[in-house]
Amino acid sequence: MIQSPPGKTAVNHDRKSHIFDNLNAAQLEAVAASPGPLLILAGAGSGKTRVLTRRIAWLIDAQRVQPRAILAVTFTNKAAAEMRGRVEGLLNAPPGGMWLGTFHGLCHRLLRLHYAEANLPQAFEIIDSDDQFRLIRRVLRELELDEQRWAPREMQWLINSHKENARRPQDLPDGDHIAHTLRRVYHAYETFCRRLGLVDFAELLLRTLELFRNNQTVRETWQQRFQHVLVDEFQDTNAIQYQWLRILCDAHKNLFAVGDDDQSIYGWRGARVENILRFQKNFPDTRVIRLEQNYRSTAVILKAADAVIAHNAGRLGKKLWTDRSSGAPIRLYAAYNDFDEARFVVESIESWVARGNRRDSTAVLYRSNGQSRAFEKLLRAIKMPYRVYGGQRLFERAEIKDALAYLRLIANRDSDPAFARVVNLPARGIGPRTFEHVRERARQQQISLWRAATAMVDEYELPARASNALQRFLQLIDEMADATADLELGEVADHALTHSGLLEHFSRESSEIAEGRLENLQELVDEARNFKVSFADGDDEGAAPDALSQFLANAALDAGDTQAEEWEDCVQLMSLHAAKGLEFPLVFLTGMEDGLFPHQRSLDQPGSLEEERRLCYVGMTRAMSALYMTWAGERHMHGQTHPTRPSRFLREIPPQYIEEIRGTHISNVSIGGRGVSVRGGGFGGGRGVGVGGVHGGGAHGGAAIQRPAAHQPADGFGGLVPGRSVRHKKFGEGLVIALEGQGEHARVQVNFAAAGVKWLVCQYARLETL
DNA sequence: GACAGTCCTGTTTTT
DNA sequence: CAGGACTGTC
Repeated sequence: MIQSPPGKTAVNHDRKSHIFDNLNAAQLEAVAASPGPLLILAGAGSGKTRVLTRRIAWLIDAQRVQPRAILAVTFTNKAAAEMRGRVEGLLNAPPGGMWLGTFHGLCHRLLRLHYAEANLPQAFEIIDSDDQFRLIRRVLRELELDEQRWAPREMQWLINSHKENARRPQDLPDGDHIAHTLRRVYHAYETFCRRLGLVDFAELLLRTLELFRNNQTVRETWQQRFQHVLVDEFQDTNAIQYQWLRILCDAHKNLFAVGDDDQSIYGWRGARVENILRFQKNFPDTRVIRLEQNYRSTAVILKAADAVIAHNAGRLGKKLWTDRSSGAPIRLYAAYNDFDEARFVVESIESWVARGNRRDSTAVLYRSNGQSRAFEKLLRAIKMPYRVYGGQRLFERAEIKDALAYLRLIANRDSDPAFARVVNLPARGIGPRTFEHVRERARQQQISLWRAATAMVDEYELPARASNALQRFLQLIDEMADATADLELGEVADHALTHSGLLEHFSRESSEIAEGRLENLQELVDEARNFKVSFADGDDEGAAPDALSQFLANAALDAGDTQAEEWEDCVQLMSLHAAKGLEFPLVFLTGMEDGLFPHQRSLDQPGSLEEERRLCYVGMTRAMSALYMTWAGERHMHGQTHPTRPSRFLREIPPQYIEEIRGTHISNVSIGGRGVSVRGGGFGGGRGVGVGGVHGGGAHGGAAIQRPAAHQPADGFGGLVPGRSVRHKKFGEGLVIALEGQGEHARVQVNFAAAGVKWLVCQYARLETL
């Protein structure tokens, strides 16, 4: 890295021009706006991250603001890392002292510094949603509530939403039985957390907010320190996060908020788009700057997306525009079923790649993660490398959490969740009975499981065998702590893995799954080895936690990105939520069906349809040059095949932007056997919409969506359809991929489990349908 | 304590 | 259908 040389004036001049390079008028205005409340309404693809990072660089370099006076907040660790990298690039040096992170990460840091003022034990521990779920389940059991009636998941969700709105149990109405019970559960859960020194995600935020509210000294310290506060994805802030920002900026009002009301897609977890409107009320004289030039998509894509989002009421309103050319129309494919949809998508990707494009320039997007399976299956079949985003992350995997539990006990013996998790893993003769005794004692004396167990062993309260087993466990942890006291983090993890017996436990079974687990555990050791302590002594007032504690907190707060060979050129598969902030030359928006997208549950809840529409908008605006949208006439879900209807969002796209793609292989398919009920029935009762075309039977002309004909004379296929399982005398079992020709020329493409993909002439193939 | 069988439930997801 | 949670048996 280049150190900043003396003679700053000249350098600053250079850098300044660097900071202003390639900015349009609105971006420039935002970057160099005078201090005060600023609301940047940044449409999709309008260079929002660029503005944010340049603003920080401008403050530091041109305005001579001390980095330590800057606080920048993002929503994900990934976004934080990216922003840090880009700011460093602009400044040619890391901005020492600047705080940049997620709301949760920053609150965690504040609570570590002010644990006493926040009424927390010094060794307080962050629990993730899985730990929280287990804890709530335990609370329900202790309260002797029926888990059928009071579903732990539901309770967890309710408690979290109350916390997200800054409501403590005592703030809840104590009305009917249901309200009363929830209050009791919430209260008991809080008691548990307090006693055990546990802090869940929502608590990190709420506790910090309360700390600011109740403690003038702490509040003023940070208000004075952070003279400039910047927030990314402002539309995704919840009630607490907004209050928190308001307090921090109360004196100077230097809040730089960047957001897009049209891209608010996290309302279901407490985000409040209204914060954008509230902002202008709460901060009088807010300067609003709109970034409306889109640098990402073709004009057609942009106009189509704009037409969809225009159906939402109560928008702030933006006019996104581009100087790019129209580009290709949006391609719409009405698939016969979900298998055919996947076939179409995969074949389209194949030919895109065959034309010399990179695989990672294309993304397949879907509403829910389960939809990825059909695509994965086909991609695997043709050996096209792909990568699925989302799903379980490293630190959420069971075996990783087991290993982490040992580390947590080393760091803090009083961690009940960790104790409960591994006291008998691997099995060491401490069964449910013994464990219940320990738990009972802990409950009675209001002490941790560790202390209860120690006391019981000391007082010979248990049968000899159980007592010995328990003592061995306690000893094991103590020994591990002793042995690792002076080791590097990676070696601590390694030691814990070996000496806990976990490694042996998982190597005993020899399946693919077990192998994967061992790999994951190895990866945990690597993570520990590479872990960089993020805040150290002297950084701020107060002592920094040791490396192990920081690593554990990090494991909870940053679940670890889906690890995969990122260097490989892969087709990208992800949910629409996961796609936010990304862009791809070629995008497939799949499963465009009412009931799936928009999701059924959003159709039942008022208001949530608009969020689905924003999700659609987010999806469409990911595409740079080509956008395909697909839907399937029938879809396999929960073990059944359902007829479906095209998504209402498709009808909201003006037909002139759409080009319908007719099935190339399947236009002559006869649908034998059970037949396909294309019309009527299905989700939510058939009202209004003819399935023949999303635009009401093609009234607009041009863009009618034809379904594959439902009734055809004998054509030589004998009832074969894509997706059907067949058996061949020689090749064995396989799946029909495609059909072409007719009569005696009818040919069928089959993917055989053993023999691979083959074209066969139906007349001779003698396929047996299964 | 391991394993097989049953029941049940199926959004989105970060922290 | 399929995966997870849970129950019951040896």
